[in-house]
Amino acid sequence: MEINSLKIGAVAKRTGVTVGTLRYYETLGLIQSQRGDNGYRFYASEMVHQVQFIKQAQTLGFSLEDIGEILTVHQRGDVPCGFVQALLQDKIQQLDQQIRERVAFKEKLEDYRDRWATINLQPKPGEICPLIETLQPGVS
Amino acid sequence: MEINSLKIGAVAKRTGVTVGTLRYYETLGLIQSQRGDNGYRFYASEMVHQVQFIKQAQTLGFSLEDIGEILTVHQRGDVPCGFVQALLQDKIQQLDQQIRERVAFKEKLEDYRDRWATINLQPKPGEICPLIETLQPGVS
DNA sequence: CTAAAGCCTCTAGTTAGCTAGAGAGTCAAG
DNA sequence: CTTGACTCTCTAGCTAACTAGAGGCTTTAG
Repeated sequence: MEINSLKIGAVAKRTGVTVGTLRYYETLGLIQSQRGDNGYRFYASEMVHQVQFIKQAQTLGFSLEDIGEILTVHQRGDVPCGFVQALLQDKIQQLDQQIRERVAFKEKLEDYRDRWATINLQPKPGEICPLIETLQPGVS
Repeated sequence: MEINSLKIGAVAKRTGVTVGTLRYYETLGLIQSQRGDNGYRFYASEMVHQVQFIKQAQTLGFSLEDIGEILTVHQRGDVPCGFVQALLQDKIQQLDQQIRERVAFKEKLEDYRDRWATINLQPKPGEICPLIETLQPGVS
């Protein structure tokens, strides 16, 4: 076994991910391995760093697909930092959008909750729960 | 064909959902049907209302599982409004939690974005993108 | 009478990031 | 020399709410 040549379990231990996850990352093209005569995967020690990079990038909300693109840029020999900054800005905007949607939705629900406090809870014949049935259709 | 007896396509047209969705709702127990000699589903006309109820409840963010429980209460002969109010309160709290998490996360990302504006973008040997690699591990 | 439309069941695919298990080969320690 | 740890591939399952398609009946309109 050459120096700088780790089996999958060793990489798993050093990075804190499972061997299953490493194999999964390989199917996505996020990491690469050599194969020995026995079919075992062997990893250059830089792969430990690359897996740590992946985990770190995930904490920023990047998807594995995003991360794959970052690594592709890197493996082309380019510096992916500008791309990373653009991705981050996208994430921030998506988050902002989600926050605004959820705040508006929460206000709507609170409005219903408060209005329902005054509604008669006895369903008319054929009704299931008038709280829901008295909503105007299409209000979303 | 009896009065008040609709085929699945008629229910679909009246409610705006697809026949596939109606069959799916049936597998979940959200709606019920009788079968004719030919195997066709036949629906009482109240089922149109029940499907509209389901759609309306979905606009409040209720899952089909939630809605199934509401309908179960109703079919027991009870008034589900108290249960609906409790569910709504749950949804509001979940939303509030999600909003707070996302706001905090967004602030973290904005903080990174702003700090990155001052970082040298040239990776050292072995680095992929120092923006990500200089994050403290474990900061989430 | 025929063709189109409607209905049936069953299976599988969609998103994202894994996880679990079967069944089998390989390697290291005692 | 055996046993247990490690590795391999392949398949399937997880969440949620559907959607699409195959293959095959039944009904309806003209």
